[in-house]
Amino acid sequence: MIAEVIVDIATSELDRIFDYTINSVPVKIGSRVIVPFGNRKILGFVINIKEESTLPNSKLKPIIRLVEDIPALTKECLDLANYISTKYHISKSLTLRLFLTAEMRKGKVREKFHNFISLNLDEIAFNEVVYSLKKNAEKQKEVLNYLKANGEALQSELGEKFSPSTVSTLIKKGYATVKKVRLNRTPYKGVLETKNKVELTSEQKNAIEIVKNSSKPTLIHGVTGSGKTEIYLSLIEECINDGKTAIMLVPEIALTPQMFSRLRGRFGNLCAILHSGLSAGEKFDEWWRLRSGEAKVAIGARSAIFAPLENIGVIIIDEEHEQSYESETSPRYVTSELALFRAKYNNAKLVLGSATPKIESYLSAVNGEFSLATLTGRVNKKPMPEIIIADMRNEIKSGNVTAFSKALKYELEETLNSGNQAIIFLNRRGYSQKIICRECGYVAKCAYCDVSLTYHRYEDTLKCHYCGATYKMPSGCPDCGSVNINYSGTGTQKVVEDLNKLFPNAKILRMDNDTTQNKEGHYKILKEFGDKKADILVGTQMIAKGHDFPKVTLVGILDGDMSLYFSDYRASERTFQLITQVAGRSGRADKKGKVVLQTFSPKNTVLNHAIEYDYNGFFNKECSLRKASHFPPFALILRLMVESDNDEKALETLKNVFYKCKEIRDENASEFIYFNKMKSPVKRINNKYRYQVLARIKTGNDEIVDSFYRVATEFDGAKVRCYLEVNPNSLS
DNA sequence: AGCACGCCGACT
DNA sequence: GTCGGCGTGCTC
Repeated sequence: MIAEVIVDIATSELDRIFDYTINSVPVKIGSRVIVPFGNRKILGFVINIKEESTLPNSKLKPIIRLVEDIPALTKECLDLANYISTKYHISKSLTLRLFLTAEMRKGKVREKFHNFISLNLDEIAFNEVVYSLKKNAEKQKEVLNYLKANGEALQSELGEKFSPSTVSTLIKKGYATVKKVRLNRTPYKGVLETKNKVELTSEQKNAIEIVKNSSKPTLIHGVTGSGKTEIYLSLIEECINDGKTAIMLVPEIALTPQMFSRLRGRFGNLCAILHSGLSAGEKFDEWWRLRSGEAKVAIGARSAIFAPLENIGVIIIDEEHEQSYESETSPRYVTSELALFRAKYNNAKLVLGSATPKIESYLSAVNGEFSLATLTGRVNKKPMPEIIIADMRNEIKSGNVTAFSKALKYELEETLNSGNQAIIFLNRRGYSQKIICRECGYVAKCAYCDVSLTYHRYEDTLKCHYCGATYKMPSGCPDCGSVNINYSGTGTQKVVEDLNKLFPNAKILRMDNDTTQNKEGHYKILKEFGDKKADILVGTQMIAKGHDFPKVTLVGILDGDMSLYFSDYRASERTFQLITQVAGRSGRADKKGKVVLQTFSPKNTVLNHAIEYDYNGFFNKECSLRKASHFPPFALILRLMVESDNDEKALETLKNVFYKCKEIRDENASEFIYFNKMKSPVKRINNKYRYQVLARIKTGNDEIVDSFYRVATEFDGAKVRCYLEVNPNSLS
């Protein structure tokens, strides 16, 4: 028999099938195997087994051994890998890697075992042995008596009580036996299991019925606090009762413990958590618990879509509008597309949930490609918080140049006086966004990227938010020596500083990328704030998501229109989502919430739709705009990137790439809305010069997309990187 | 990706 | 004379 093997090396030249003879190794489809390759031994995946090879037998080598007895990959995994590989033009080995934990690939993690020791002697033999033991073997007798009294004991405990060598002597003599028991390393042992099975509202019940009766994916559009999670839990519960499994995706690692505690409260050890924050051992064990069928619910960030589950009943994507569901580095994939594949494969339900669905998703619902369930009421029957607009133009006119409007200051005072908490949102970390010399106009820039540096006061450094490089803050302008430096663009650090001056008695916490570097950073800050150890939480994006703080009655949005002016067709959508999300943090429990939205454009329609919580109004407006201007979902953006640390080589490749793309364009001229080559908006990141071919084409032209992918693959090399992005989230 | 084979420069 | 530079080619 012959096994078709994909070798675990990610190069395009090796992205093909290699045949091996099987001999006596019990290989199955999906098995991981060690194979001879050239003069080394490497990992491979068996993707098929056949009778004969087209190659002469003399060319074939035998498989050396299996990595594990149970095939790590199921048939579905192989099919999905194949789908990803053809759809996104990614090498087979890279797609197969997605299904395993990184540590499994290196072969470093193993199962962890506990050794249980028990007596291997019956009553008579026991007495004989004890009698025959020499006088000086007192310890051995003690251990034997202990085992007789206690049945069995952990080897490690026994070794501590007596001595490890005594125990091993007894094992060697055959008086005691070792039983290996698989130990599961369980992550988040400390996370509380919240048990809360509540009576569902009629809207929730209705949503569940829609999901169950639909053969299409279902979009659940429910305002914040409408109880979407409870719907997810009910759907998962029904799956488990039917003997099926479930995948639950959440946008960010920071959210996983919260959702996980609710799942575990409901389903106990039947759920397993998958995410990069776990230790290698924990990841390995959780993975195998899913693979072996011991666990039936997988929860995690986007990569949990690769969970090794069989017989899936439901796949849930919570906060489906989140960007984090699209991977921004290779291998690039769209999670919902993979979810749809798995849902079809398993005949499972696919559920997308959001308070502010993606335009694409809602359009699918309107078109009838998705079913739609709408939740308009909040579970606690409370109205949505009132949003007050603060016109920052008037503030400046009246001489207020601080980052806080009069209205926000007033509301903050009220909140603090009544013993409640406030959240201040600003989507910009650091102290000031830019430092400019007032004398000569010098702007501090990163040595490796074409961007200006952000000043961080606490560390007194300049940081590059693209590559992470840090620089010492110069004492004067490096160009002219002037100490007259202008700090422009307020960041979270400066906000905290200003708030400290305004409210000296308030305890203020900051949460952004800088304060959450270590693994539990998010959790710690959120817990501290949740336990009311602080009065104000200042933060970026990450405070906007899913956290429930009952004592928060005020949310301040400092720069409500900042993201509106990004040259990105999704700017309006992002702004609407962000405002709705941040506003939802206010007044969750029995308290009425308020939101102060500061802006320089109070008449902007996006902001006004957000204030009215009018998703449909926003959707209709945005849809007609995108249709008229030919942007997704009514068009497709193709961005072919060319990157190299060598500027000339990058430019040369760009020319060749452009020439090839132009051929495609000329053959399909009527399908193109836009086509050009240019420098990328950020010309250099991490010392890589960046160029791009940018195209916008009509939808439904998969062949053109494929041709662009082929051009990218053709020119992609070690010195000059070349890759395609379809509808990229960021155009920097 | 790795590793071998292979063909030209500066060294004990 | 040899050690070693990294260019090209192959891996079932």
